[in-house]
Amino acid sequence: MKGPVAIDLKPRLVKGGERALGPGKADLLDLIESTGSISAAARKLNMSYSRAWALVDAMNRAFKTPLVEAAPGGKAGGGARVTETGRIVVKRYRVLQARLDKHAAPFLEEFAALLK
Amino acid sequence: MKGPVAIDLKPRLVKGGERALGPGKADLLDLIESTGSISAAARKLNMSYSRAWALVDAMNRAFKTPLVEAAPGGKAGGGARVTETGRIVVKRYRVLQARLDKHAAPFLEEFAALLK
DNA sequence: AGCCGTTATATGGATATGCGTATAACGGAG
DNA sequence: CTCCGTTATACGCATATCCATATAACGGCT
Repeated sequence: MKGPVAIDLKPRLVKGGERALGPGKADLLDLIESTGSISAAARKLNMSYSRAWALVDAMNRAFKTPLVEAAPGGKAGGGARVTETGRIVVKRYRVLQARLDKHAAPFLEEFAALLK
Repeated sequence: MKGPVAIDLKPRLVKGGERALGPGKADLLDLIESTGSISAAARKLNMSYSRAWALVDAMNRAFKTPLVEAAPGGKAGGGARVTETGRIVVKRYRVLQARLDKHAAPFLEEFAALLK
């Protein structure tokens, strides 16, 4: 009789109280890279463009080198690309996520046995 | 230069969408154990009693065995005690926290070098 | 020049979260 | 039997968060 049990790990990189990187921003970066635009990525995430833009802005302000470069106008109305730094940051964040998940797994089983 | 940088790890045990255990609940359990009451623990955490009680209730509903047993009335007006299961759960949660922190540390340094 | 989809930005409103407050019940102590 | 501090619970309000919407600027295409 136990529902879905999980250990929710959402590692967030924070700099001076500001959230520089987290699971939502990492997903957004992946989709910006594959779609080539902030708005297309936002649509795929069922996220408002204004929120997506705010996340991109927060990342770019937090890091020395911007993770996303965007420009309006042009053949497709504009677009955005993930920089080399952005790709590296996402890749390392995914490794961190995987590593933490791996180490949390045994605890999950342990706790699950105690839950209803 | 760079403000305080950290990787925020708040492992949350979730059961069917409900949050069964997290950093706040763990701290609350510790203080209930040392103070012997929910309200005293809430005061030390600058938390409203109603919130503290809601957290305790959520924990007790999520686990097979209650983590806190409380009763009104009595010499001190009432009180609460952490059960053996509760003590075990907190202890293991602390171990989980420490382990995750340890594995996240190298990533923290790595990311910090890229932040403003 | 006009069209188009995107970037960039501001603003008001819905929704959730947590708090303060109020109230009742409880049971040992004086 | 009254007093006291706590447990247990409900309700309205403040606050934060997020979203939908609106608007302007941009630049390659046709």
